[in-house]
Amino acid sequence: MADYADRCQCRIIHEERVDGARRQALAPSEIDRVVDFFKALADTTRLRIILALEQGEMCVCDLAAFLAVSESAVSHQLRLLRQLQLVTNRRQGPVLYYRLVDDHVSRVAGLALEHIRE
Amino acid sequence: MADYADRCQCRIIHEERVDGARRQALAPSEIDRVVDFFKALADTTRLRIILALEQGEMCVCDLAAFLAVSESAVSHQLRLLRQLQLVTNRRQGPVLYYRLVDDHVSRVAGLALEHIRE
DNA sequence: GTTATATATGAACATATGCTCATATGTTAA
DNA sequence: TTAACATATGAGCATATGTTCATATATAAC
Repeated sequence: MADYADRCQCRIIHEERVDGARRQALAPSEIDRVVDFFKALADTTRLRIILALEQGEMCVCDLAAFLAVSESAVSHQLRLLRQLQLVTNRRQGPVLYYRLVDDHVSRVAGLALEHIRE
Repeated sequence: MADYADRCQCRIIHEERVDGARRQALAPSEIDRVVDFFKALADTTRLRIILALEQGEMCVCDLAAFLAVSESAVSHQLRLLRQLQLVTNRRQGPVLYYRLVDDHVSRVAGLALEHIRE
């Protein structure tokens, strides 16, 4: 006889755990922002852009050559990363040099790499 | 006159940067695994599951109640998280209690939260 | 002005993804 | 064995996402 008989009709087996999770839960708006942050990293093209920019700034053309994808595709992804404040750019003539805004993304990527390598 | 005239016909403006990025680049298989890791966190349901499990183990039924989604949806997402070795479970009678495998995910989520809050 | 370069952007399209629903599996009680 | 409970899983469907293509914008050279 197991001790799972304290379930209620709505099938919540451990109400105190559910309540605890609810109390500790982040606000929906924060959840959304964290999800968007991870979405930015959850794509091969964007992750490679971010890892490449850890070495220093690069222009769209450089990134397209490195990634072996079209400049249009790179530009679309850079816009997304810009909107999420992960990268920024500076203009030098017609060329836009992109760089990481800070090292948060790098640190997160480093932890992730550590995880998958262990 | 700007100094961006060193481009070649294949439109690689800074070949040394592209080569540098290539040398530092991770293996494609590692990129894929890191992307999959971030994909796991890049969904509201899964992220909330992970954050909830930081408080302690919960069964499918608990999680469904907390998340206010169907148990089937939770089960599908837990399978994905299991396959990525982010969560594991123990059986007690018919009930499966899920928990985080280690604290890597929590640390990554913590950093992400720090980032979006700054 | 015109032309070329570098990048941005909108629309369209194909694929990926997350949910639902139905059904299957595994465990326990009667 | 039969029934009930807890969870898992496959198929189908609607939405999300990433790329391509065409076009627009911005800067510089002429």
